[in-house]
Amino acid sequence: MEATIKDISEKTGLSLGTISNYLNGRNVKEINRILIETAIEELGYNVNMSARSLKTKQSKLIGLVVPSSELTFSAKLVSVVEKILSKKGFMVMITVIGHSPLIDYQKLINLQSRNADAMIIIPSTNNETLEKWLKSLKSPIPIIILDRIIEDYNKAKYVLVNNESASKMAVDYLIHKNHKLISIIGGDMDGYTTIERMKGYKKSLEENDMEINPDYIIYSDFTIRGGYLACEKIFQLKNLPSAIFVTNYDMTLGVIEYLNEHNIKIGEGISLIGFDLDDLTKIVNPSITMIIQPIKEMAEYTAYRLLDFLKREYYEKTPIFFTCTLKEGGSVSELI
Amino acid sequence: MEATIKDISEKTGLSLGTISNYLNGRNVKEINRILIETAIEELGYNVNMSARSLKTKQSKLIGLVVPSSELTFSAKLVSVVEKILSKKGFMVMITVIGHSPLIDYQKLINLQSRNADAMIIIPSTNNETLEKWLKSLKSPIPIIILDRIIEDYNKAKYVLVNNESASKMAVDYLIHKNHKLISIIGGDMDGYTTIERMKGYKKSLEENDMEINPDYIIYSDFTIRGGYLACEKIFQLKNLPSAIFVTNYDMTLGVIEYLNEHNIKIGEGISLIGFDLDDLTKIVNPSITMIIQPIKEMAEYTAYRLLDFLKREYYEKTPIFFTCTLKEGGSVSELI
DNA sequence: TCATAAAAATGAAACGTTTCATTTTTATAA
DNA sequence: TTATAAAAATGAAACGTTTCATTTTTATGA
Repeated sequence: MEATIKDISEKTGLSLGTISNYLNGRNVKEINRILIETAIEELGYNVNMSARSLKTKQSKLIGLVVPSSELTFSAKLVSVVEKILSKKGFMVMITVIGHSPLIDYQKLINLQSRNADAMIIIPSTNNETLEKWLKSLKSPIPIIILDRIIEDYNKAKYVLVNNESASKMAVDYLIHKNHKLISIIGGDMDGYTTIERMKGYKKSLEENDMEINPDYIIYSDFTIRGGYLACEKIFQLKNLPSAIFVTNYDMTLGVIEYLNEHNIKIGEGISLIGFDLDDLTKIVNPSITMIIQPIKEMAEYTAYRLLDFLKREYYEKTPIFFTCTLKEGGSVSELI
Repeated sequence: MEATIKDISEKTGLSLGTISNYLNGRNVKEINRILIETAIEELGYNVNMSARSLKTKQSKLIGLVVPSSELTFSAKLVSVVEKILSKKGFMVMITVIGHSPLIDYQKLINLQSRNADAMIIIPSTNNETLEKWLKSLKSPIPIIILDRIIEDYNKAKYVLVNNESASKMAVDYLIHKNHKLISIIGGDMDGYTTIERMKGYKKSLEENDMEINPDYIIYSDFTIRGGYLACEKIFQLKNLPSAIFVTNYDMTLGVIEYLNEHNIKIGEGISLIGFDLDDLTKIVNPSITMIIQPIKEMAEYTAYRLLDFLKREYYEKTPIFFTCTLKEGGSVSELI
């Protein structure tokens, strides 16, 4: 049905090798070039990628593994990465993991069996399946892991943010505004990002000679619902905090939802700092003070580095850290 | 490097055909089954998808074409669709179009050259490249087009929402609350969804014997910035409307941003109805009254129908319409 | 014009599967 | 036990490319 190189060969009277040469940008006599091009046009020929991949072992496919939990974060990243990679002829294959170990494993194997040329992975929460798979990988394709370090796995390039100091910055800011009782909401207790962000929280309190009260440290999960429930818990404390620091985007939404629902005025009744994206800082009134991850920059860096790696220019694995910034809104009041 | 079927054949002493039979779920003697399975385990064998695709002309790949403009809408859809399809062993290949005709075309061809088994397309804005490509497609793979009808193209299944009546519902609601001067913000003037939603607006006004004043009909584009600018335009009118109906999610965000920035109280200074997702209805205070598209249901329907089509059970192309609902928030005040 | 070097074209083999017509093995029943 | 039917296994060919050693054509300069 579909035209093949053979059809072109017949139509032009040239050999398969010559057509292939043309297709791969090698030199071909001017007259033959024209011959081939018109044949391609007339036959509506497209390269069969399966055949090409089979032979070259390259797929021009980049696997993009994202966790079900961090979809908002991932979506932003995906769109930037896709734009850059597709310009260079690569396709992006998304796969969402974190629902079931078995299916996760199948998906990863699937990516592998399609000869993905490289991988971008956002592991987010601990995922044993992913880690086992990574470690079992023999073919040394470039892998960039975002947002989190996987212990005793050093065959990938890590792209990270300064979670600890970003978190510390947020708490320092609150303390600077005279908040004495600050609650923090984290994701799952063993998750890399949560651990790091908690460290920053504690460090700030310690440096300011403030007590660390575990009652004010809430663990939940990185979802809107998770934020909502965590906030609910906070409001059951006898001694309410004057400020809440939420360490993820979706959870921040959940907290705002709770506060609105209970008519608690943000920036008056309670101060708030959120995390991740600035999408909503201006949407909510007052705008929410946020720790912003430079997602776009991270995504661009990731995509371009991957392209370098694929050109075999180099493949260095020093982790790189991006810096979060604090974007002031009106959600933190200054106490006296 | 990677183990092949041949290695398994050698290790087990069975023929290629038998291994292939096993791999494809056909019957194999118990003793051989065990032989094969241990060999696969020991060699760490995975099917080479390129080879399989080349032979079978099936890729287990679903192309997902989304417009750069509607990323929020698409992200939701993608995650639902991916979840369902991946459970059945399909992988999803995302491609974002709408940046440049040339690159769009390359991307579509790319999808095709990888033998995508089916396609899900969200065309959104008019995209000549996409339409030309669609019409040139000869191999009759199942295609589901979402959110918009492409004129004189009937080889696809369309999944839509009742844009016109949803829009009418919103305006009816405003009129019911005694709003006399209602502004509407649409996307690009020739876009299917915009046209349909404008129809609903006009129909409502007509039915209620109200004047249709073009000054109150603003066209912009489906982005946050677009919404912001449209809103700015509205506030330059001599006679301000008492309500604004924004016909897309991102634009709704932009409008809220503008209103917050200018300290215009939503639900007091101006009433507002948004469109698409209910993500933010509860985040903003007062919550925004919204026309909600049943995206999850649409996505599920799309994925399951596609699976049916792929099983060749049937491929019927009657368009299906989903119904939007109006979710009341506090952003519309009742006038007296 | 001819010898030589460089450029272009050739074509068979290979990539790792599946397919299918054929052969071999196993199960069934007389 | 044997004839027969059913089940399982076989192996060569094919899918559409690329590769590469070899041959042919073209360009260069004396």
